[in-house]
Amino acid sequence: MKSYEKVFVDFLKRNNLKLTHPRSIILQAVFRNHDHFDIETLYDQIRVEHKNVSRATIYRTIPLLVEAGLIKNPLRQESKDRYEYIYGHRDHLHLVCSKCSKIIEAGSKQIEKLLAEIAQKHDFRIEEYNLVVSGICKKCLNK
Amino acid sequence: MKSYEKVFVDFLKRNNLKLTHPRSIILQAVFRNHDHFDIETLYDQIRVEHKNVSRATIYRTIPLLVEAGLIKNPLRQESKDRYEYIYGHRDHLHLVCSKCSKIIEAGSKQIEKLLAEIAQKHDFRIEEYNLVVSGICKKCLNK
DNA sequence: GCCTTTTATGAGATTGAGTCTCAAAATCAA
DNA sequence: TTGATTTTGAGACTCAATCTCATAAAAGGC
Repeated sequence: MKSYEKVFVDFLKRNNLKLTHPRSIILQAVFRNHDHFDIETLYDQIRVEHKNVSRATIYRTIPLLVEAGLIKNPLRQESKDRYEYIYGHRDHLHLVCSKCSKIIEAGSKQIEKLLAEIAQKHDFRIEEYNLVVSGICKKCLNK
Repeated sequence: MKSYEKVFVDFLKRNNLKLTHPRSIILQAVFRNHDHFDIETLYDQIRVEHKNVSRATIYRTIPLLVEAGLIKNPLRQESKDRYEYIYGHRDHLHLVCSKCSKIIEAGSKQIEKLLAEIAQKHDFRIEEYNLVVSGICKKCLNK
């Protein structure tokens, strides 16, 4: 069993939820998308091999994966929520190109440190952060 | 004429757009919300005094205000886009309480500086940034 | 294995924020 | 005032996301 599977199974057990076939299929599909994905695309991917998994179940399972700490919802593009695989990844920020929609990921310990300081100033306990910077990427700048 | 009105009027002229009654009404309503607002709430506020301004016109005018640099769309809460008045305000980051939905604003020149450095490293030209930090606010921590 | 209770599922209906359509109305330069 | 052009209101429409509910699958006890 892969380690992300263990995380999910443990999460389910802890919450008295059942490990069902659709949930396994969805978990595998999500982890085939190692970068960002939206649910409609995920739905289409799953449908290729598993015509009997419903849209409702996918939408019901995604919040479980978020709660289990395996994925998170970092941003919204083209009227769709976009998720990303975070298990084993450090938090990072996204540079989103407003021309070509490309997403560049960049980590920064310095940012984290700064945020921690700011939060402390406001007696705020950080749970997670989404740093989204919009602009123009190198490629589009050169066009 | 208030300075934000001048900004909008100039913007319209520059783009060969007309200053219409509905656009004025919407501008005034937006600037009565000095903090964050969503469009449905704005719609209700406008409707109290101006029953003939349509939802479509509000949705059509908001992007103009964004383009004019008067407001921006900093985050999404409860499946709704939330906007804020930025004319005359510095960029800042948002601390959003995941319990009570309260939004604390915090400025940070240091963050801006860091982002500029990171962007340069990736040959990325920043147009704008939204720094959203989720967590628990002071009040909710003490409950 | 086989019940039995509980939880999860699929299919399709529903919601609701946001967009689009188009005939009618308002704007503004001449 | 006129008339080309843009904008508007009302409601239809879109589509991601949620809900409903009868049926099905899971897991623990026998």
